Amino acid sequence: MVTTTAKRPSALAHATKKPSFREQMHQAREDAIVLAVNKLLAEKGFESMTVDEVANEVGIAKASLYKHFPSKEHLAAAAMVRILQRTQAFLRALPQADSAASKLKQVARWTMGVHLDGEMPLLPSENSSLRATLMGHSAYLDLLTEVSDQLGEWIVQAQADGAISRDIPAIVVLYTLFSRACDPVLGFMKATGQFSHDDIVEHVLRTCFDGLSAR
Amino acid sequence: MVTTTAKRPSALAHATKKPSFREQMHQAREDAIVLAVNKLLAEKGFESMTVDEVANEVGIAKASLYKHFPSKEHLAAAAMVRILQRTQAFLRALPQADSAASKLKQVARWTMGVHLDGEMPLLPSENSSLRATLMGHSAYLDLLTEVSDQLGEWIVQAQADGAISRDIPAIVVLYTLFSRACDPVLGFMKATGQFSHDDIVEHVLRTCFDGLSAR
DNA sequence: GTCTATAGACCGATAGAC
DNA sequence: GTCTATCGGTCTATAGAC
Repeated sequence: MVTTTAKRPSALAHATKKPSFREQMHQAREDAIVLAVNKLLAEKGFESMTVDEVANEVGIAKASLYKHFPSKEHLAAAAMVRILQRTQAFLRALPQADSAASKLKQVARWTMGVHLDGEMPLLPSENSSLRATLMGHSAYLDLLTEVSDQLGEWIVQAQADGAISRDIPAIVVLYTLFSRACDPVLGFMKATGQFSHDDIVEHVLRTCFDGLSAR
Repeated sequence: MVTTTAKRPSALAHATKKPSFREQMHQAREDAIVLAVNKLLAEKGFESMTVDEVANEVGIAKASLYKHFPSKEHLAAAAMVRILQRTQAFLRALPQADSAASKLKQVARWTMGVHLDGEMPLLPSENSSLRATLMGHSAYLDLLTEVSDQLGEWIVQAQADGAISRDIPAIVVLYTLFSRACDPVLGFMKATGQFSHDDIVEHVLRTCFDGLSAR
């Protein structure tokens, strides 16, 4: 039944020739997998997540996972790629006219929201087996570089504008923004039940940009 | 053999009767175990740490570990208690005369240093099996409460002094300080090799208290 | 000689992989 | 659905302290 290829020629003759029914299914399942991995990665981290859980969550057999991804590490890497793609899409959608500092704040606000929605895969601990895979995963590295470059550009601009402190090396600002996306403070505040998501985001955002000290 | 009680009456009639040669050994080994657990917890996290590794690191048999602690979770809990004890000792050693805000900064500086020295056990991810054990471990909970209360006191004082922003709920300041002790920024900066430990600590401390924005 | 603590083999469960 | 490795946890023979 793989022979039913040119079923619907499709008016749009894109470079991606035929979405091919089969490939569409394949792609849809792969998306479901990555989505499930992302969710589990966000709520329990890489080490605690089991491949069985992923299969269960998606509702497919464990063996099927290995038709899509060769290892647990690659599953996680796909989720990391996904969040970077979402981030990149967000960066590109930001109004060109906004100041660099404003863009940085919007990014921070967005990543915190993603975290609070349980969709932010947490960083693997320093020497996890995941790190090695990630470091050899070019799609991941390329995206990370692109996102970092874009943010770095805005950071330098914001420092030139006098909005971000010039005393802090740009790389430190960048790392700080990345780290805030995974800040455990968000989880702590959520756990108290005293704060709305918006409250949490605004408090952490303020703390991040203006500090704890009174001004 | 319990009858050989008054062997060495010992001039000092402490509540802790006899340090007992054997007990001293026991205690020394237990310290070595907790130290090893602390180190492994700091570098790989709870899930990645194996009990065999701990035994190896200490240089004793795995079964011996279970003479001291009933489970892997309790091993980790002991390490958490240890870091809280060290923290408490640090808090108590701070000059009474220092301002509340100054004390808070010193605490933050100290915890970051501990982290950079690879001695800060990282927080277990949200729903680790460790969490359950910790929540039933009164020594841990009591210490955590005492440390939090002391810090909370200083935070309120610092806000009254106008040194810490009154716009931030004290609990948020507390959580922020705890989170900075585990901030991945520290590891990122260390990994670049561009910064000395002191540079890292001062940059992150500044970012934490004064924020990213220019003043 | 008695008793404790140790070392190292061992077990059952489970995870990743196919 | 199966295979294998590994992990947390246990068991037992033994070495050493008293």
